[in-house]
Formats: sequence, structure tokens, C-alpha cells
Amino acid sequence: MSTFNAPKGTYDLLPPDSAKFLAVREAIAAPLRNSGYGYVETPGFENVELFARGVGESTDIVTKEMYTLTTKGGDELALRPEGTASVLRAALEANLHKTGNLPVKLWYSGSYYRYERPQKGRYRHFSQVGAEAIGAEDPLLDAELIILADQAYRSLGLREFRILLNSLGDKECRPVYRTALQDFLRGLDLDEDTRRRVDINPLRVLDDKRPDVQKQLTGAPVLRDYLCDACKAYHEEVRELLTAAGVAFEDDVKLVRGLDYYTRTTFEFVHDGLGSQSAVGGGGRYDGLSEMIGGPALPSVGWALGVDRTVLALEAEGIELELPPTTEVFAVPLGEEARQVLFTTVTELRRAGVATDFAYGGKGLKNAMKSANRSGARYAIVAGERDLAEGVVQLKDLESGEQNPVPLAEVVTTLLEKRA
RNA sequence: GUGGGUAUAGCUCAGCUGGUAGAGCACCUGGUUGUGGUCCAGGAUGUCGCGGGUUCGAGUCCCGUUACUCACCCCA
Repeated sequence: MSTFNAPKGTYDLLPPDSAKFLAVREAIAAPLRNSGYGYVETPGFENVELFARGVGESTDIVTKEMYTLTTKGGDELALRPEGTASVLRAALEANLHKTGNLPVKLWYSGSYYRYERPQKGRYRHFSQVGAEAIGAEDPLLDAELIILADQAYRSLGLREFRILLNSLGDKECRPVYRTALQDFLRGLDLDEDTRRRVDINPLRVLDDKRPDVQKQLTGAPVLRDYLCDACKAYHEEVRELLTAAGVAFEDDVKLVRGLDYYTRTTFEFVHDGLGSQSAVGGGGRYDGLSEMIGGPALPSVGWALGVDRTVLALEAEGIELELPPTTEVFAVPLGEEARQVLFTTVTELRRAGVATDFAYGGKGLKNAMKSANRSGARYAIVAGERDLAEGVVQLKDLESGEQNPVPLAEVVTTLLEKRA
């Protein structure tokens, strides 16, 4: 036990479990790479104002969940609590939207930070893979992103997730609804925090999980009834596209996301295996965000999927990913001469693309074989003086226990054949 | 920020109304002078989270504290 522990709300990814996280990231990214999304990487921290203006001054993320710091030069920075604002900032800064090729489609993968009380599925350091389609207003894009996320989850074997879909309206119709909702909410018996939320961001009150609040919400005005014709038509088209693609979803008029920048399409991927958290991923359209951070009008849509939460969902469904073996061949030398010779063979095997490991540290044969077994390798190559004198190594199939001498010069090709 | 639970071997946990610390798995050694996994025989392992109190005596009871964890809130 060392003196130091991982900070509260964080955890280390260690073998063998870490392989699962890599595989999840890869599985989520694969459909994006295959659909015209280019990889983007932005800094782990940004000017705090970017998030304040982008994510929204009224959100919990900005008011109490950001890790902020002041540099020696006096800059106010924040560890990124989410990805969209950074990616849009990067795209604007590099003028990607002026290359005449809209939408700009980007995907990313990285760590995010929120200062919250940790619990199952909620950590202070977490990992997301995200995608953004910037600069085009087209329901095909909204649908595309949802379809790609669905494809990613399914490729991992997830089945018990649901897709919740809603429209939050636009700058035409949302304010009207907002006022109507505020009028309704002000007539309820709510605690102080919630009353404050009614003033700042009334839609989020709909999300409240507390039964006494939910009970009072029956009969609340529903955004769907207030959507303008343009929003209605847009939303209907997204729904039809999803249906045509065979992607099942549920309309959820109460789905409001925690970030202020969303307009029109919002969606969430929910799963029951995450303890009290439910979202494994979520996103939506953010037509006004670019202007909020000082850019031109660039209607956009995107999502982020939580890697940690996806892993939890996999575990909840009892899904074991089929991961390639870490080590295919394990080399066991007997004596100094064999050490040199086999290490050369190991290098050749690796160069030939065979995952190979070696019994380091000069341990005894029995111990070395034990290591070979633990490595998960299918084959061991064993060699000592007797073998080398005959120009062979012993090739052992660790599954069957069968062992045969193979000429040293043919080991690599023999193993390549056996592997295929 | 608020509330609940837990803390004993590397891991998962048992340990009754207080009486000197246990199991399974894992690990190590041997059965095999050059062969793992299986099997058999043997072996090592603990400041019982930390600090105080009650008691002849505390893993066990009481108080405090820290960490972890779950939930509220919020979200990926």
C-alpha cells in the first residue's frame, strides 16, 4: 500500500480491464470514421469563459462543477467539463467552416472533468467519445448521428438501451413555451432552489426526479404543443428518418438536457445498469452556440457517449467483449545461450506481427512455463542447450500440451502457418 | 452541499450476547536434474482503516475521524 491514492472520484484503468475500455472507445469511433468524421483533439483546459458562455451560466456544470484555475499570467482556465464547446471553438479558430465544405464533421475521444460527489457511473474524471456535425441544418444529420450511436452500441452487443427523443424548439417558439411553463411552475409548492431554477432555466424543473415534484408536474404545459411549424416539421422528419432506418426510439416530452445550448432535437441513450444514473450518452442540436461564443451562425448537432458508463452498461448486461489475446506466443529459454537465441526469435516474430512475450529475469523453467500459461499464449517455444545443439526449438501447444521440435530457422513461418 | 451503508489476508468475505484471528480463491514450495494448466501433499500472509473511551479483557460496545461506497441534487 503506497502513501498515495487516486484522487476522489477517479480511478485507474489497469490490465486486464483496461483492454475493455480501449475496445469500447474503438467501437464507438469506428462508425464515425466510416462516416466522414475527422479526428479532432483539443486541450484539456480552456478559457473558463468559453464554458460559461457556451454551456450556460445557469447550468450546474458552470456554477459548481468546474475545476477552475488561474495561471501565473492571470488567465482564468477550466478543465473541460464537456467537449462540444471546445470542438466548436477549435473549428471556428481554424476557420474550418470557411473552407466551403459544410458541415464540418469531427469526432473526438478524451477525458473530461466535473467536480461532483462521486457515485456509481459518475466520476470526477470521466471519458467520452463525441461527434459533432457543424454548420448545417439538416434533419438527415440529426438522424445520422443517432443512427451511428445506435450502431456503435449494437456493435458492442448492447441491447437493453433505449433512445429518448424530444424537440426543445428554437428561438421562435421556445421563449413562448418558457413563459407558459414559468407561469405554471410559479403556482406550485416548490423549494427555494427549484424556484430559482424556475426563473433561470424552467425546462430543467421537468427533469426533477423527486416524486413530490413530479406529482405536481402533471398537467404542466408540454413543449410539443408550442412548437412552431418549422420545428414541428423538422422534428417529424428526424423521427421518420429514424423509423426508416429501423432505429427504435421513444418520444419523451420531458427530456431536457443539462446544457443550455440545445435547440430542437435532443436525445439521450439510457440504460438501467448504471445505478441511479441513466444516460450512457446524449446530445442534440445546438443552432445558437456558435453565435454565443462569438462565431457566425452555424447550426450544428452532436453527441457524446460516456465510455465509463458504456462499460458499466456492458457489465450490467453480462456482455464479455471478444478481445484478441494479448500474447500469442511465449518464449522460454533455458540457459544463457538460449536467452540470446530466443530473444532474436522473439524479435523476428514481433516484426512478423505475432504478439510475443518472453520469460524475462532468468527464472527457472517451471516458473517460466507458469508465466507462459498466465500470459494466455496459445504456443510456447522452449529451447535449451540440447535443442540448440540440434538446431531446433520445442514448440508446445499450451492448449493440448502437445510438443514437437521445430528447426530454429522455421519457427517464425511455422507459427505464422499455425496461427492462420 | 445533504443523507444512508461499509472498512478484517493480495481478492471476495465470515467472525453470535466482548475472551488471544478464519474460509474460499489467489500466491509460494514439493511430487517432475528440461515443462504450464489439471491432480496430490505441504506452506506463508494480517498495526481487524485511524484516534480516543468503557472493560480484567475490544475485530466485536461507545465517541470522534478518514477513506470508500450508494442515494439525493445534477449529469456522460
